[in-house]
Amino acid sequence: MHDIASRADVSLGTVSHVINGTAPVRDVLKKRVLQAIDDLGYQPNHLSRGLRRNQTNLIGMIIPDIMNPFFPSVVRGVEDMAYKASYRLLLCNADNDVQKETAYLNDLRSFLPAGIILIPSLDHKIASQGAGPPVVCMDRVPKGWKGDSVTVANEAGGHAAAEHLIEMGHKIIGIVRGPSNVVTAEERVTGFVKAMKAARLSISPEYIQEGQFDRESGYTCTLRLLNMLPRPTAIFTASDLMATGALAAIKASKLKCPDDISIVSFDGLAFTELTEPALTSIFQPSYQLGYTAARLLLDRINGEDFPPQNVMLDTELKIRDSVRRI
Amino acid sequence: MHDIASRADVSLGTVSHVINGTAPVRDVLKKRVLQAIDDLGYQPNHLSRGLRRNQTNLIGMIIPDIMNPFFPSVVRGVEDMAYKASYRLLLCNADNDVQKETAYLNDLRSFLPAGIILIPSLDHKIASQGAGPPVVCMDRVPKGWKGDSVTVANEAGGHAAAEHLIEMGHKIIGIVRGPSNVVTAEERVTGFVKAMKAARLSISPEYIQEGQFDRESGYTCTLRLLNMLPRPTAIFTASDLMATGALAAIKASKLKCPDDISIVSFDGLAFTELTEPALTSIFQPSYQLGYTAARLLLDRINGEDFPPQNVMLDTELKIRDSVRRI
DNA sequence: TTGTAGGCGTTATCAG
DNA sequence: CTGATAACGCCTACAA
Repeated sequence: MHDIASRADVSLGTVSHVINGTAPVRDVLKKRVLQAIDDLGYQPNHLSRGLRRNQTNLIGMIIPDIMNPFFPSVVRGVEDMAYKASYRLLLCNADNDVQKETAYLNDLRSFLPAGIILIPSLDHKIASQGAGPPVVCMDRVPKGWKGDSVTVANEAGGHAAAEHLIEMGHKIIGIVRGPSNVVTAEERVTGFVKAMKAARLSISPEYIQEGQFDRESGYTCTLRLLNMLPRPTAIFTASDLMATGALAAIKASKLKCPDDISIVSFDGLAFTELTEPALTSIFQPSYQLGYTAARLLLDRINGEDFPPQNVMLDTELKIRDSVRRI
Repeated sequence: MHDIASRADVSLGTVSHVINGTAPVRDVLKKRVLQAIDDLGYQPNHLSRGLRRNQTNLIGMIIPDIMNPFFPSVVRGVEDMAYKASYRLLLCNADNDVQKETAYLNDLRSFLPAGIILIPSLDHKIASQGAGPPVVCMDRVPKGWKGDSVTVANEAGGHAAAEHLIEMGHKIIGIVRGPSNVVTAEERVTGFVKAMKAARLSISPEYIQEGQFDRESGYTCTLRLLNMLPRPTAIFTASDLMATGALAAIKASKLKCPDDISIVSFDGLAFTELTEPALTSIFQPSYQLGYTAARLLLDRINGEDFPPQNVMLDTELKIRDSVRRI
């Protein structure tokens, strides 16, 4: 900036004013400054700017693990929205480890980010945010959370899954659910069971097996369900990963999907089109999730003073080939 | 720091010395300072530190698109290595858009990152890095690049793919290759063709169809190959995405894989286990790719003064169910 | 071994 | 409208 000032023969302050539009500057001077900036290929230093302003154009994002196929599109959603508003993304993988997450959270703050987007680990009790940049919680929102958040209508999704199976004539249905300490897992089951109740169908507890959202547990849980008598004609798996385990289990049991047993899954990840059969699944708008969270955060950053808000995004039933009419 | 200094009843400089180990400090004082730091929950400000040191603990990373299933594990590899050395990741999606990429590159620099990891867009001619932080190029390295880089042994991979098919008795083979302006695509074909030559097998040009690495083109290219006379008994697809297109095309043609036609793919992404049949594929060590690039970069950051280095990582043939012995 | 002071590149304040 | 000047928080000579 100093060089620019001398080159344009103005003071440092004027250069700053031109750059930030923080005070009107005579046209001649402005032109000279802009020219000098261009000549010198000047780019403002984010660090000193942040230091002075007490805020950078960084958005910190903490997620469990980018290798989990659910998160890339969430991240991309955030980045796209952030990029539009000239913010950059500082990405952290916390591995569902509360310690790592808190460490990251603290560390992030000393970059003076404009805001933070957090997908909390399963058992994180977040201290309600005190000072510091605004935080938006996403996907799974801890019980005590008082700030902004964006979530998916998990219960409605579970409900829709059940309705679909019921409509297709299924009555004896098994569930491979997610871990009971995870809100989203809980909600999906709740919705599902509600829909069954509404249709006067019952489901006894042993027909609800608890897995870990991963392929492995999907496999074993499904195996257990297949041994029940009467054998369910359909299974609701609470994640796509578990659904792939279910498919494997069905195959291993010399059964066929959907001929012998139908599956409705949850997530709607890209690869569900590629399995055999392609999976009917409750699609979560993952990109939108990130995009929306970022928008909310930006509003907050820009000082909008609405009360803490929870945006809930709808799921969508994607019908493919894993459910058969009975 | 000021607060800490007064609380521990020492000077600002001493606090700094304790924090950075930049000068020996009497044990009593050190203890007092550490105590004060703990009491106040002090965290050094990355911005001011970076400003002063002219370098932050950020590593900038520019990739084409995190939603492309190849990249998440690369990113994770980088983050893991970086995290160990207390560096943080600034992630940018450049969408194979040279403009966006250059913009990001410039913008990144004014965060004073310790280094930059770049997966260049297809047709990027990078200016050889002048001043600024060290840059490591990854995966696809532009022709003129003089700095460090990490790549995959694409040619050897293509070679291995061919050898496998040949060993399984295939003689008439089709190729669905990637775009000819992409180095990696070129190399894979080269390796494949070399292996065929070595086995005294020939492949005429129309048996090599050029796609875009995506599913769509995999489908259409495969369709064309299936109409050739004689019909190939096997196809080498240069990406997993194209392989899924190939599978669809085979199905649409009322043929069966691997019974009527075998497939060897390239990438070895996770979902290739889930297709029907599971894909035999040349696995690229994507996580290692990121991990290695980060290590190389860290060495460079730490001032190691070796000449520009290219690390080439080996691929691995993962045999699954899409190739049949003839 | 400890303390002091200057400066990193910006922005904000305030006086001309 | 323009230009000094004082911070922002930290590091590092250098002096004590």
